[in-house]
Amino acid sequence: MAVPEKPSLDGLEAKWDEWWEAAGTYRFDRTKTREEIFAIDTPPPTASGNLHMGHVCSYTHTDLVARFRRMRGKTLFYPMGWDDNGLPTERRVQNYFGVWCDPSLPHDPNFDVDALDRPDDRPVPVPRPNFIDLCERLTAEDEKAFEHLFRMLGLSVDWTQTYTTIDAHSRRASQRAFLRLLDRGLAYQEEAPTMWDVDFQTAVAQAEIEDKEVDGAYHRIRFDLADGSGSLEIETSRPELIPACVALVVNPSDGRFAPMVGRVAVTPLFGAEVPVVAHELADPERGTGVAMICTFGDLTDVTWWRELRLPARVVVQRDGTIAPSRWGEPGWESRDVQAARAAHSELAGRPAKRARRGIAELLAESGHLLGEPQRVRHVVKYYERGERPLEVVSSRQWFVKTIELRDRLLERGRELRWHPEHMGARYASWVEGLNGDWCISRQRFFGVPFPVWYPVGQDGSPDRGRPILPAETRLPVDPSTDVPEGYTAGQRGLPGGFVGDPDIMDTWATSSLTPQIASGWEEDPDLFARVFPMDLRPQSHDIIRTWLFYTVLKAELEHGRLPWTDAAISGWILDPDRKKMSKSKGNVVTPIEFLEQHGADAVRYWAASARLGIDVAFKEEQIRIGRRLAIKILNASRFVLSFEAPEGEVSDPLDRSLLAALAGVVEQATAAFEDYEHARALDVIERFFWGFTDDYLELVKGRAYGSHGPEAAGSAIAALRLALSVLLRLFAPFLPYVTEEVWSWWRQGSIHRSAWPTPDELAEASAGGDPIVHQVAAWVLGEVRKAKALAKRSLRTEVERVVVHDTEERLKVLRGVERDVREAGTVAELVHAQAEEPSVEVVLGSQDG
RNA sequence: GGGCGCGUAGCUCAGCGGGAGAGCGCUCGCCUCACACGCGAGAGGUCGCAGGUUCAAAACCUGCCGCGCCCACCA
Repeated sequence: MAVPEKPSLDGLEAKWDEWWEAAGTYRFDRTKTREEIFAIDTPPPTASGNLHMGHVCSYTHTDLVARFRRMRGKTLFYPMGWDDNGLPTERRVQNYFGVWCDPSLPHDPNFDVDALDRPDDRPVPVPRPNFIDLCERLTAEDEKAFEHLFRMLGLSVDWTQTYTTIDAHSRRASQRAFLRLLDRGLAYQEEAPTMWDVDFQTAVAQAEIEDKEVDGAYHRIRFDLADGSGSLEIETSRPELIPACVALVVNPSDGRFAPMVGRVAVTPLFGAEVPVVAHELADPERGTGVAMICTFGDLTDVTWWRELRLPARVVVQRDGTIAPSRWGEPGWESRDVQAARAAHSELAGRPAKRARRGIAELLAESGHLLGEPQRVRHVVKYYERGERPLEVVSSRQWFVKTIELRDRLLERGRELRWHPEHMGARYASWVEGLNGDWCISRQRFFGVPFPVWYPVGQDGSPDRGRPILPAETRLPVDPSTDVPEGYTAGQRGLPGGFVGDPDIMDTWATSSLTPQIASGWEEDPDLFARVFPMDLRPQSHDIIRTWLFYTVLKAELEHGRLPWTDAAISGWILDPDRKKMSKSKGNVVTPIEFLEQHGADAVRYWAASARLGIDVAFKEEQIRIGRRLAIKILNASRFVLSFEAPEGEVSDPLDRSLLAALAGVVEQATAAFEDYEHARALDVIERFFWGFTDDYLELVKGRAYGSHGPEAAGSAIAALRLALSVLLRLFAPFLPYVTEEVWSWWRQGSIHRSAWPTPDELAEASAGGDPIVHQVAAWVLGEVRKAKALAKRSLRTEVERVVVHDTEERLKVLRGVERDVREAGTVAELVHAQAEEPSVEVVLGSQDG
C-alpha cells in the first residue's frame, strides 16, 4: 500500500495510458464466444477534419458503455476506424501535394510525389492507385493525432483493431458487397434522370441533399392554345426551362380545366406544341392550378415524364449551363423554328440563373409574361456541400434497390433498440419518404472504384449492358489500371478490347459496411462469427438517414438481419449561445487544450453528464466541477486508506446503514447503465458520494481514529474501505484515471478489469442496515452546523447542549448513533424530547474566538 | 403540411401522480488533524398559458403559445 502524501491528478493520463497499453488491459480476447463478447461499431471519424468537443462527448458516451460492459464481465470488441475515404481527403491531398487524380493514367509503381515534374504551378495529374497512396500517407498523420487525443481522453479502444475506410481491406469489402448485389439483381445500372451537382459534376443521392431557402421569383406566363381558341396561365420560378417544357398538367378532378385536357398548347417564344394532360400530383391549390412539365425541373417532373410517357427535351447541361439550340431537329419541332432559335440563342451557354433573367425579358417583350415577377423566398434542393442548386440530369448511374425493401427496412427499424427511443421516429420518417433507389455511383476520382469493365465494340463504344466482372478473389481491383481476365493491357479502349467503369462509389457505400469491415467479413470467418452482428452502433442523430440507414440496408441485403441490436444516438454540442458549434463560426475549441488544462476525467465528467440524444450547450464550468470531483475522490481515498485494514467487521448501525444505502445506489446505477442512461447513473453515484464525504466521513472520523476503542474503529474502517471499493468501481467508467490511480494504491490489477459492484457483495456487511439511521444522524449534524454558521462561529465551536425533538422511533435510532453525532458536532450534551414535529435546539458554548 | 423533442431558481439541468430539487453563480461565515483545487450555511421559483381528470397534478388528458430538430413541399 502506497498512498501518496499529496495526491494529484497531474500526469495520470500519460502514466495510465502507457500502463494499460503495456498490460493489454483493453485488448480483445478472441477466444471468447459471441455471448461473452460485447461488440461496438465505433464511428470512424473523418480524417482530414478536426475533432471537436462534440466528438469528445459522443466518444466518451460510447466508452462509458464499453467500460460498464467490460466490468460486467464482457470481453469488448471495441475497434477504431478512420474514415479517410471521401471528398475531404481528396481535396486535402490535392492542395497539400499539388496534384489531382486522373484515373485514366496507368499505375506508376515507381511513383515519387517529391520527384514530380512540375513545369508550372498547375496541379499535376496522378494515377488513381498512386493518389490513393498519397491519401493514405497524408491521413496517417491525422490518424496519429486523432489516436493521441482519444488515448488521452481514456477511450478503452483496442488499438490493434484499427481499420481505415480506404485501405485494401475496406475496398475489397465494398467491391465484394457490390458484386454480390449485382449478382442477385439488387444492384443495377440505368440511364435515368437523377439529382446532379453542377459544380462537383456528379450524381448525388437523396441522403446527401439538403433544403435551402433562397430568393426566387414567380413568373406568371401565358400559353396560347394551338387552335387559337384561348390560353392557359402557369406560374413558374424557372422560366428558363420553357424550352424544355413538354406538356402542361392539371389535376383530373379540377373542374376549371377539365375541358382543356387533351388539347394542345404552344410554348411561348419556342413555338413547341405540347399537350395538356391530367395527373393526380398536380395541385389545384398551387399557382394557377396549371403547371408546366419540363425535362427536368424537379423530381415531380421526372414522375410526370415517366408516368405520362412524355418525350424529353433537355436544355440544362451537366455544368449547369443551357445547351445550344437544337430547334428544328427531330423532337425539337417548332411552329416557328427561326423564332425558337433566336430566343434560344439568348440563353445558350448561360448558367441557369442568368438564363432566367434573359428569358424573363424576352417573355415580357413578347407579352407572354403577365405582370411583374413576384419575389418569393422558396426552398430549393442543394447538395450538402454544394453552392448552387441541384439540377436533374439524365445520366447512366449505378443503383442499389431500396424502394422495394421499404417495408422490411421499416420493420428492421422497429426491431432495433434505439437510445433514446424517439430517435427511431427519424429513421421511420426517412424511410417512408424515400423517393427512389440509392444512387451509389459518383463521377469523382478518389474513392472505391466499381469493379467493372465493359467490352468495347467494333465501333469503339463500350457495351455497358455486358459488364465484365472480376472474381472475388481478385479484389480489390481498380478497373482504370487493372486488366480483366482474358484481355491484355494493350487492349484498353480499343475496338474489341475493354474499358474500365470510370465511376467511384458513394463514400457511404463503404461506410455502410463498417460492421462487416471491422469484423473481418469473408476474410476472418472465425472473428466474424464471434462479433457479428454487433451489439451497439453509437452515432449522432444527423447521420441517421445516411450512416445508420445505409448500414441497416446493406446488412439486410447481404445478411437479412440487423447489423447490431442497439443504437445509441448522441446529440450535438452547442456553444454557450446554443448555436451549433462549427468551424465556420469560429467557436470551436480544441479538445486537447481542455484535456491538458483540466484533465481527462474532468472532461469526461462533463460529457457523461449529458444524456443521449439531447443537444447540450458547452459550459467550461461543468468541466471544473468534474475536476473537483476527481480531486475529492483522491483526497477522500487518501483519508480512508490512511487507516490500517482492521481485524473486525462492520457492526455499528450507522456503518450498516451507509452500506445498505450504497447497495441501493449500486442497484440504481446498474439499472441506469443497462438503460443507456449514463447521466442518471452518474447523478445517483455522485449524489451518494458527496453525502459520503460530507456527512458519513465526518460522522465516523473520530471513531475511526479510535475514540471509542478498537472494535468501534474497526467497524468504521471496514465500512469505509468497503464503501470506497464499491464507489471507485462505480466511478471507474466515468473517471478511469483517478479511479485507476487510487485502485493502484491498495489493489492488484486494473480497476477496469475488476467486477462491477453488486448489492450482493454488500449484503453481509449491510445486513439489518437501515438507511434511515444515516439520515437521522446527518440531519442532526446538519442542524448543529447550521446553528454554528448562523452564529458565524467556527465549526470547531463547542456546543453546550443539543435538544432533539422527534418521534419515539427516530429518537431510538438517534440513540444508536449518538456518540458519532456528538463527536462530529462537538456536542457536550445531547437531550431527547419526544415530539410530533421534528426539530433541533442548539445551545452554543461561550465565545471561543 | 406531418412527426419528434423541449419549455421547472440568474445559468445548465434532474424530477414525470402525493414534501419544488441539484450543481454552478450570488451572499454570509469557517485554515475543523483527507482535501482552502477546501468546508459549512443562506437568499432565490404563480414548475410556458388555459381548461379538464383526480381526494391530490410540475408530472396524466385536451387545446393554445414559444423554441429546436426531422421529414415533406419547392407551380
